[in-house]
Amino acid sequence: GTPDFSVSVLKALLAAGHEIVCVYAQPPRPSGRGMMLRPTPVHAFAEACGIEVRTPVSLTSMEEQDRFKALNADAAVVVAYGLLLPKAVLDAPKNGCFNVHASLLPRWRGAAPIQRAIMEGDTETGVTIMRMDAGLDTGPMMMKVVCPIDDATTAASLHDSLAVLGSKAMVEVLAAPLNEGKSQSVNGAIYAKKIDKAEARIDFSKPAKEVLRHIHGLSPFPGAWMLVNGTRIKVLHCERVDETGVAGTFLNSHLVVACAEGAIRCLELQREGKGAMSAEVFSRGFPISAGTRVS
RNA sequence: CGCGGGAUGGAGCAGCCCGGUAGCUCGUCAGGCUCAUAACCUGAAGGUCGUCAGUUCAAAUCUGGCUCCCGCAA
Repeated sequence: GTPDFSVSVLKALLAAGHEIVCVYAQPPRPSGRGMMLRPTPVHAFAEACGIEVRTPVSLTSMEEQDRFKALNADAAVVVAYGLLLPKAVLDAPKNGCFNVHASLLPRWRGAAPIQRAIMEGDTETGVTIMRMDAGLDTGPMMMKVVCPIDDATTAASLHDSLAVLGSKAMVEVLAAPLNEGKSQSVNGAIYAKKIDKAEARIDFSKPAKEVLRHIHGLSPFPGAWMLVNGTRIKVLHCERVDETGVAGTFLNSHLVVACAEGAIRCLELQREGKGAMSAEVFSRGFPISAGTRVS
């Protein structure tokens, strides 16, 4: 795997006493400020643990596939790797390849299951461990764990919860790796599209409950934002309040913004070029008076 | 060398263009008040203005290097 979620699973596997022969991750790419080459989270963690790390650009070449087979692994665990695995790779480990996916499959297959579940107003989601097949998140399911979503759930908090649940579940599944699993139903299969930057702007002409989901689903990355007095402001956390007014207008000096139905109060926000801060602290340095409009 | 913003008492900011007394909103502490509780009044403590060098009679302010933080873009 590649991101933080994968690190959590890797830690759990180590703690459970599994021998990790090798870790595959996305190659370091120029990223962040200054376009510096940075290793991915799993890469960095695995290296620190003294585990061999491989970062092939693709697994489609025969050489890479032979190198993988040569590991002679009992099982492969794939967590948010970001590369499609060719059949030859899937078939290489004795007991197969297992994947943790952050949704209750077949709902939210694909790239952004955590964000989409919140943004669409699901009241629960979870993690699914499946045996991998050639499709995208279509393999037979070994285990599912449910996790509730409420008005305070953000992508960040849900990510952390699911990482814990997913890690435990994966360890459990690996204890009985010969289980075939249960095939996914065709009904209810939907895909979680990647988050597009253009989606991040807050649309206050929507009902408050939808605005809240939008904000929490994108928190903290990429961050839902609005433009106030020419300054771009990300809203990372908010709550619904029972007030009404012209959509997109600040109703008072306490960061309450009217939506189509109801209003939301911003609780944690981040101004461009600044760090994230609580509403109270934010207001001290960037007061917004009642009647101000979001542009 | 992808573009850009920033570092100022404990927190958030202004001051910088146009060098010359350290300012604002809070917090803290002491006292007052009790009407309005994201209360009010009075007083106090607390800052080598990120760091190193340069220019200057004089640098938070101008110039260059460095460290750290953040927004965009990928």
